[in-house]
Amino acid sequence: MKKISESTIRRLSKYYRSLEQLVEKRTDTVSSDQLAEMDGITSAQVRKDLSFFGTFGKRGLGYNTKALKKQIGEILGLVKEWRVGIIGAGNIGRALVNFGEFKKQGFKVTLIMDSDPAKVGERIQDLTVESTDRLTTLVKSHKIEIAIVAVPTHAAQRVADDLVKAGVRAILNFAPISLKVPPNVQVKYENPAIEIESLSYFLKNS
Amino acid sequence: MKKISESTIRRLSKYYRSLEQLVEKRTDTVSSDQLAEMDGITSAQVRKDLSFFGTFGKRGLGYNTKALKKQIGEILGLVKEWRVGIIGAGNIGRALVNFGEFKKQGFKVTLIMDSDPAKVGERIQDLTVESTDRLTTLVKSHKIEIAIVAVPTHAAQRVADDLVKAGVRAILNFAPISLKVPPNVQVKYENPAIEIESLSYFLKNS
DNA sequence: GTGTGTGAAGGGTTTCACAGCA
DNA sequence: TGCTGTGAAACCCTTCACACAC
Repeated sequence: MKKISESTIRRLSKYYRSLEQLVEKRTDTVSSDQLAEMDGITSAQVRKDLSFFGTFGKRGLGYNTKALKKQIGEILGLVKEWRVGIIGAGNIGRALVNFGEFKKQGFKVTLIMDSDPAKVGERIQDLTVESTDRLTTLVKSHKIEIAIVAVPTHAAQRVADDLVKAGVRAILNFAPISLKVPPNVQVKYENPAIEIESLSYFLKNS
Repeated sequence: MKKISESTIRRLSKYYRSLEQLVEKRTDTVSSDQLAEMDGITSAQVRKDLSFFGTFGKRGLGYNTKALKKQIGEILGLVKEWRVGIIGAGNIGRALVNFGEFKKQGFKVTLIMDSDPAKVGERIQDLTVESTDRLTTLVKSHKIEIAIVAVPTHAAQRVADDLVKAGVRAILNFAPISLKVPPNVQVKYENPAIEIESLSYFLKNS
């Protein structure tokens, strides 16, 4: 398989969400122009992105919304249910247990852990907060495939190491620090501070 | 001023955080190599990014951590206190009111609003949830400079329109939809679903 | 010797523009 | 006619490699 760029994958996620909206609105067909408009990019970009994976459209017509949504879902691997574990039961961890966008796409949170004894045992939705002392065991027994790191900066690398030891190969990290992991493990970052600082840069320079 | 790329700005944010750690550890000097290692990139990239804004290092020596942190802070506009308003008092909105990374860098949340009458009047930290009916008035009177949109998808564009009307020129959007705003308004996106889907793509293709 | 600052080269992504099919 | 699919061109960003300053 050809090497697909990170940005193409991220845009596919956006197309997927736009198509979801169109399907809900009972729109059967969409052109690359409309899709581009919805996502704030160019139509050539949309067509090029899709062309890496096949030919999904009809010339002169556009794309069938339902069919394209399904195809992109398959490309992104949204057809199976992924087992997700959250480490850190603070504000962010809690908010994510109940995050609608995860549920809707089949990301199922089955485990939440914290190192604070005061939090262990607490209930969040239908989950009970477990102690991180048992991280390796529980991550394995729950067959966690994607782990979300939502712990303070100083603890993040240690948690990541433990997750790797437990066999996790995909990590979504909310701690503001770059994680060192083996090359076969993938890490993605989510850090509102970076985004807000780039807004601050923009405001300052205009 | 030269056109600086988005990715350079995002990396400056990361350098800033790494320098913060070094300063806390009482490390006086850092090389582009070390900084690169901390952030998982190359040293040439670090030097090139910094070179757009001036010459901050000493050849043969490296950079003074405190001085460089201060300079990057100035570049990013982190020297003043920014007034931030949050629209949407759900899980995400609540989590952000008390987000340490924002506070530490001088992003001060002074307003939180929701359209749900049941939530209006509730207290979150030292703030009271206000009704979005009064959005324009309150955003203006609070002199909000950066707005955070944390409302459901269907309401996001309407909220954005109101924010623009109220004079806001920087928006951090957590709703999974692309916002249409005039060219003088900057929008940044934060969407964990996109990151987790790119992890899902990675797991599926390996 | 060490590590920065930077033109030049290289690589990758986006945009252009048009042939081709519905 | 309308809109896709796609090579080629344009553009942008990253990496190289080395002169130069400490």
